[in-house]
Amino acid sequence: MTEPRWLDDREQCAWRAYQHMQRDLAAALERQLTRDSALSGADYELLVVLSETEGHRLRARELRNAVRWDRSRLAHQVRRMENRGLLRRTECETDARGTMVELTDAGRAAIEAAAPGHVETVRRYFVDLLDAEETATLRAVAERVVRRIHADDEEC
Amino acid sequence: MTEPRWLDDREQCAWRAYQHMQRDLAAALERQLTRDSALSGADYELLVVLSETEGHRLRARELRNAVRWDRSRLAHQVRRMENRGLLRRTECETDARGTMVELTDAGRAAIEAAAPGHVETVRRYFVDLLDAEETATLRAVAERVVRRIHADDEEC
DNA sequence: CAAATAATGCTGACGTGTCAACAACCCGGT
DNA sequence: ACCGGGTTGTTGACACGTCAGCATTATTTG
Repeated sequence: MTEPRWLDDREQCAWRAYQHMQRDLAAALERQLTRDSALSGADYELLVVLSETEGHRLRARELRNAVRWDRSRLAHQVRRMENRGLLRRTECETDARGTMVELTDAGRAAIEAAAPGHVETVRRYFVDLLDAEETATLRAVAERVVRRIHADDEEC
Repeated sequence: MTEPRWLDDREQCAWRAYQHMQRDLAAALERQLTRDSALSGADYELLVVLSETEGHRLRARELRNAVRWDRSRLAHQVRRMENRGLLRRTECETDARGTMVELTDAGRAAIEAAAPGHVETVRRYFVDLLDAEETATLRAVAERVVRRIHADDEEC
């Protein structure tokens, strides 16, 4: 049990700044979405994937792989969105266990109405605030962090 | 209603990488905390502030300012943590509306036990993965984003 | 001083995410 | 053909965060 390596001022500042950004940015995006489109970030994620898919339908498993969600989270979310008319569930022909998730016209309309405002907000609060070098740095850092976490995940 | 300025490949990659990092990093930290210390990130936040405070007690309003939470979020969280014996509520002598929140011995023990492992995880998945220049860039970017969001908040 | 206004903290209702358990189904080996 | 293990999706219980509304108390204003 050795003495922990605490963060020095420089590290602590960066870490706190990141935490602050992540929190406020997520809140700002969520607020804009619900205010202008009556959609949550989770709604938006699913709608984007489905709207970019040929035929606007995907098997639940594929949808899960695309957004990397938990089984039950997807089930709950899909049920709620189905109740609101944004999408529809159908049986899967090739596998009786499966469920197909399909975009409704209302869902398509919702995502098309929401997308421009959302992208504009992403630009305003993030993308347009970084120059090319900062963007590259941030991307490199983010990919490094993700790889590290995934590497640890698999070894256990 | 003009055509929206969609993200180009470079921008989209950086944005998605950031989203991916923020998600996996938050999940990894939360997992480590609950696994090794039976604390949530929210628990940890409150405990850190209280443990760094002279006397280990703070008025609820001050605690709220420190962590920048909603009124009711703090009330719920404090109630739950009080039930678990991590902290204790007392009346405020100088203002009959106020509530003092005070760290218990169990709460102090919990944060002291949790801190080393948490810091180690922050290093492993974030701080130690960045060199000095990247750290500085990230901090500058984060502060810029936060300022932008706050500026928009106040003008409305 | 009295009334209006603001601030503080609490609660209940609701939507969301996680966890464990479950039923239905596919596929492999024997 | 059948049994056993893996997969798929669903559900219920629970913890958490947000919102609107409330009671209580300070503070301002006339």
